[in-house]
Amino acid sequence: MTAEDGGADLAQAVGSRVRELRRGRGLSLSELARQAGLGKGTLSELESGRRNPTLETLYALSAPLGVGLAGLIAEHVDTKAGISVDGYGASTVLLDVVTAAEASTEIYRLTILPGPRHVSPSHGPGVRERLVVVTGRVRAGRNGALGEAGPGESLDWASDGEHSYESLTDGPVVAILVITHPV
Amino acid sequence: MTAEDGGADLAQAVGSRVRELRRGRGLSLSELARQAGLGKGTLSELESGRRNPTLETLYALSAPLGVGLAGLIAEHVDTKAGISVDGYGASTVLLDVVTAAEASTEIYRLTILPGPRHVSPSHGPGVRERLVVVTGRVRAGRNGALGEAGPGESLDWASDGEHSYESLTDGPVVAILVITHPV
DNA sequence: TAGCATCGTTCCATAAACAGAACGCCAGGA
DNA sequence: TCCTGGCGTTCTGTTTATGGAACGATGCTA
Repeated sequence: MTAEDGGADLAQAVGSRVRELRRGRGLSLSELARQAGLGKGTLSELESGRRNPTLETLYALSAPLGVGLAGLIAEHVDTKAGISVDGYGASTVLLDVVTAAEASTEIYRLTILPGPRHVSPSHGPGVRERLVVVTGRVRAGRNGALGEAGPGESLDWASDGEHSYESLTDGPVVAILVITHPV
Repeated sequence: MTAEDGGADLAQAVGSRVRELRRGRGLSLSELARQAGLGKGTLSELESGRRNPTLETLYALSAPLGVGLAGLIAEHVDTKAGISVDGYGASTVLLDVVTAAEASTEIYRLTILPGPRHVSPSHGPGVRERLVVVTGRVRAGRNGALGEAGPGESLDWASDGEHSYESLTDGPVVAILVITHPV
């Protein structure tokens, strides 16, 4: 079944991530198992992707590895979990929606691969976007009034006109996109 | 709150988070179980905190709920960020974590109720925060260099010193907080 | 060389997470 | 009133994640 395929991939990915973090900390498998209060066998099979760990097991590992629980799984959130808008070279994952009296706001994680710029049509009157760059460098905004931003910086524009996004770096750009629609 | 986080508490927190997301989407328990390919009993006990779900189970839920896996781990309350330490009047929900070579970034939804300002201690060298306001008006930043922002606007500051957040409106302020930690 | 510690893997018995069925509850319709 | 259908919880048998005990491999010391 598809769920099991995805699960197997996921277990593999999380296992690799744990192994990578452990080695990065210079810990042996036995030592990490001891610190986390897990059996060595459990950790061995988890790291090699042959286990489907429980929440409790992951939590036990997060403390000695010095990362948050989300840090153990944060890499795999993208492919199926969210709504991919574009597909080739860019993807968006819906993180949150905030609804208030006067406006509704959607929060996305936007990933842009190097390549041609991505053009988005008008979103209607009153809609605004703000982009906070997490990694990489991006050129984005309304066509004719593009701006650039690097990690930690942000851009904003009214999106009632055609606008675009473009990676300026070799690697992927990750950014947080906040879109506000008036009600 | 929930700083000590026994495993049981964690299951409780994740269960509540799932239930909250499900209700927010207007889904019945049976319907979500069907979409996720899980048994109703599994989901019922998971939501009430009586299960210690596996990674695969959490993953199966993340897609129909439209959030990433990290979005289900709302546990981040808040040992290291310290934002909601006072508990009354402010809360943070972890939306996403992005890990890159040079930095790790966490995305939160921050809600601040009207009242006294919320003070957060230093987060260590190199840590930066950026706040994008969604609703309401906020005064925030490093103490001594506070800024103000309304819907769609943003503020940023280095958080290697005491900083604070304060609602300037009658209603709650909702904002997106992006915290970058160098590695 | 032998002796010993530590490494990561594999095997086993137990506890528990799972799917699905059975259950009681509450609504709306005939 | 009795159905019928959906809801969420509880129960039951099966599957599987777990801790711990083997195991062989490797490295270090005498």
